[in-house]
Amino acid sequence: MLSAERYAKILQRLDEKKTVTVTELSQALNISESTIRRDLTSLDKEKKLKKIHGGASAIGGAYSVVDDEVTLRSNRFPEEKAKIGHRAASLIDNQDFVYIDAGTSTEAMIQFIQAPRAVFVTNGMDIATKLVRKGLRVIIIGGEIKPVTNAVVGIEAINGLQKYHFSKGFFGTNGIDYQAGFSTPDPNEAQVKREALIRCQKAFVLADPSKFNVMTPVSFAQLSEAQIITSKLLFEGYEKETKIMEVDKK
Amino acid sequence: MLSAERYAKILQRLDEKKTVTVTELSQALNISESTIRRDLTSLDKEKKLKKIHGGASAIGGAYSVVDDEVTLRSNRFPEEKAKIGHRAASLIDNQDFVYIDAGTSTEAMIQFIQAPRAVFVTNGMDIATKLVRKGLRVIIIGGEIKPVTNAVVGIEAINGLQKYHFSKGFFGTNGIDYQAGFSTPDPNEAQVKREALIRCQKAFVLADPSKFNVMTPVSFAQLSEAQIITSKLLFEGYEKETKIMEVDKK
DNA sequence: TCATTTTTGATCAATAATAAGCAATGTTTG
DNA sequence: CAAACATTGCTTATTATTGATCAAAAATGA
Repeated sequence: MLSAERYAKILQRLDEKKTVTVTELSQALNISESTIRRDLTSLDKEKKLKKIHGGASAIGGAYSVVDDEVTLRSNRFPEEKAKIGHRAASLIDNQDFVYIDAGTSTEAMIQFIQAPRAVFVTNGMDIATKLVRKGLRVIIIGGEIKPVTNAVVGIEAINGLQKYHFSKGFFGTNGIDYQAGFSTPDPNEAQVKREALIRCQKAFVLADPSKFNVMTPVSFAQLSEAQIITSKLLFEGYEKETKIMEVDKK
Repeated sequence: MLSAERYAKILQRLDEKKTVTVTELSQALNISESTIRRDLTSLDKEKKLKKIHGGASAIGGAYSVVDDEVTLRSNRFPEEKAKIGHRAASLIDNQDFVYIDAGTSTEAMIQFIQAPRAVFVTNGMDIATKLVRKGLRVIIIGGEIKPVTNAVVGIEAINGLQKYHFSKGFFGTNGIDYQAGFSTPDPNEAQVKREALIRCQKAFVLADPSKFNVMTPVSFAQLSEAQIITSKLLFEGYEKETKIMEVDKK
């Protein structure tokens, strides 16, 4: 196995798990511990990771700073989000021109994306950064950055979206409700979501079960306008309005 | 088989697989390993790939360990950059509408910015993130993200810039030269720089002393179009062409 | 604290990969 | 057309990488 391959695999593992052990890597890659240690030493020298006794830990930098903020928000139902993200990511293939909405639900998709030739558009700074780090082609929507979420919103973002036509789009939401449809608290964000959503041939909303039967101030789409990807459907009736994928089912 | 043909096939393979072995290429292209090695050596010299023991790895992309360019570059003259950045940041006040070009020189400004009411526009993802974290109002230019530098470049970025008129703009450069003026290696980046620069009432170029008397492929401005902020002016004559601030002076 | 266990880095032999030299073949140029 | 030049593949001496071994260092826990 080429050294670069090993480096990549080590870093990828580290990116997902934040720490790795020498033993674990040695077994996972079928490589002697000596070599793993040498690799870790090299990567440490290149500041790609921090070597610690027994293994290595992911390094700080802008990346982890971003992650701290995100971690706070995304710690609600992380396993749910990962499962939902995995399913959502599996829908993307190399021919797609994909919109990914800012947010932690959609962010959970990224690690699972397996379509190196797809092109991505997003209004999420963190999402854009992660996609780029994965080696994918990424276009960021221009406009003012909303502090807490690092999402690009506002009139410029909306204008910037108008030229695009996405084959698939993935969205987060704060509430799903029979009457209100999909909704979020921030009018600016809602507008951007709507503008992007109507430009998608297929739109998917990623939502953990806590989002159902919740209404927030501004609607950005009706239920029929997007399919829902969730882990487990706890309430009845939604499946009459739109297609729902339950990850836990079956 | 023509060498250019082989180069193309090798690079294509690399683009898809991120790493290739000499053996694999030799078999796939029906070419001796010697020739493959020679090809890899050439392509490595042209920075099209990174030669490693046993094969080659793609530059940039996911977990490539080849992006030392940026890491190394930002570590070059960090004190110089900080001093220059400090001086540059002191020029910004609350009334300003500021453009900050992507790059490590300009990134060094951010920590010193003392104008909470100024509004910032940038094409640098990392710069945007840092500015937001400082609590400032930030607008990101939309467009495709260039992997290694995380800068937004391309036609969309240029279009996105056209509506703005900045009171001040801060730029990085790869070379400063009497004839070539300010220049950088990447044509796309140069275009974006130029488009932004001509929209600034006052434009400043941040440059450590190593940048002087250096010419790189694409010019984005003449010396007279921007003031230079540097730590110590080692060459004479430049002060006739434009205003120069020397941080170390006095 | 000290003894036990785990991890580490250095060393080494085996293996794999490389660069350099060289002859044969193919390609330009006058 | 022939001479000069470049490219290719083969051989070989040199070099780099690997995994195993083991003493030293670090972590663990009583």
